[in-house]
Amino acid sequence: MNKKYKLILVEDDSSLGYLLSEYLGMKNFEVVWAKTAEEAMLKTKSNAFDLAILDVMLPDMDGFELSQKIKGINPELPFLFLTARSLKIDVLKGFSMGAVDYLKKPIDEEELVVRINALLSRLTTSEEEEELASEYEMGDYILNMDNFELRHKGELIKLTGKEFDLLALLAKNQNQLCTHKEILTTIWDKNDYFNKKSLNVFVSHLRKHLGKDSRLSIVNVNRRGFMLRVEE
Amino acid sequence: MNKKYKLILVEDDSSLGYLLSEYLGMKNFEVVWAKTAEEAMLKTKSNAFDLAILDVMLPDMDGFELSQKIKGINPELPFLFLTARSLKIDVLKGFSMGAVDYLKKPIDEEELVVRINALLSRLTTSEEEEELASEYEMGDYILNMDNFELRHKGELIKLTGKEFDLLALLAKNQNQLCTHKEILTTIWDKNDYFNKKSLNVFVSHLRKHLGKDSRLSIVNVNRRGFMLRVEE
DNA sequence: CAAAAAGGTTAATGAAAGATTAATAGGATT
DNA sequence: AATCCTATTAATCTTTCATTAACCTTTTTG
Repeated sequence: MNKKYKLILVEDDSSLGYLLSEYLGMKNFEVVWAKTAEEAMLKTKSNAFDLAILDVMLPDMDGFELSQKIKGINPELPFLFLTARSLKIDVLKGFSMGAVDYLKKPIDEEELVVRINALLSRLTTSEEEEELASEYEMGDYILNMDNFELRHKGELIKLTGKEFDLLALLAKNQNQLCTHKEILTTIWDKNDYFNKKSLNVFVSHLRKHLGKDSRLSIVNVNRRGFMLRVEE
Repeated sequence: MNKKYKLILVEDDSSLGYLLSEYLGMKNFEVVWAKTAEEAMLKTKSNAFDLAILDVMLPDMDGFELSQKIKGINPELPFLFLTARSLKIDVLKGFSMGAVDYLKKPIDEEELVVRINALLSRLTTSEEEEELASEYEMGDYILNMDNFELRHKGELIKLTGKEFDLLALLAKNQNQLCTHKEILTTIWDKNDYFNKKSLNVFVSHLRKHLGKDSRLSIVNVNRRGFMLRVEE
């Protein structure tokens, strides 16, 4: 489920304003429609918008000027221009004022939506820095993906590159079968007889390394693959 | 003083490619021009780009497909499309693949530059937020980022520029692996065989400099990278 | 139950990667 | 122009580790 973004649309033309706000509403945006710059500023003061969409031609104020007023009210609020004036000088001016985009009318609604989504997803994902599991715990062992270390009760156990890769794959799928094919294609890139032989060697090495905790075992499922079993 | 951004331009048309790369070069960008998708992928592997500019029509591969390949090589690298095909379906497809923009030919160079600047200023300010400590303490050593000094129990140890850069990177990530790629692209800007050889020399120098505290060590993780380990 | 196939373990090997020291070259400074 | 400083390249030596091989044990199959 995605976050619902809140937009302010500043557009004096009634039919275009209505059309766009309806369309954006349908596309899961929360849209506030302002018909004048005055109105836009008031609403910006009292709402937490994620993006402002500004028409350049407004009855009471130039859109560029409005963008600066809005910046004064909420400097974090990104804005883009929507305009019939596609003069090159205007495009340059728009960006120089800090716009995140500049779209020429006639607007294609679908394109507008994908551009808005592209903008907002970039703006917000960089903030939300997702954390991907950097450690796997298996019995008394801890496999650290940041520094490629395996530790047993704090004691470092040296692993080679391939040993690590294999153990990481098994740990990621602990108590679940990893087929030969899956293992060989992800770690060796190639699924053939010789690499399968090599895999056996590495399984053997890992078993030695994991021997300090009897609850752990790498079990073979005949003709299918291997599984890291963690008991209890 | 602004950072010089590094771009890769993928464009098979010689005259347009030449024109754009010259123009962007004039505008203080470092531009690498690839004429084929193949070339683009190779260069992406060995360079730390800030943005990729992709033509949609390439001799050896579809630009959309190329964007996904590039994403596989460097998921952080933002890309935009440049195209003569302004079919609406293509615009939508471009954004759905993760593009940050989609520009229709004929390209106005000035507009391209302001769009690139708008994009990069937004993208990089959010990333580079990492708090920069002004000092890193490692065992008996103190690395001072303000005056570029390394001291051991007060005694100054002279470091060259590159030695300092490398140690700073390792210190920032102490007890965490720094991959070859990460090191080479941040300090050398380019990830190739010769720079990797150079890296070895610097690691060797740093080891000497850090030899006064046995709790510190720069460990190599075979085929992956280096890590500054600080014990207990 | 016997033969064949698959899996397990240990050791040998050779190519690739890493470490170290020295030589070289280019820029800056005096 | 001479000297110093530094990054890169070269040369050489050492270590690492994936693969291969050899041989043994277990499982499957007919």
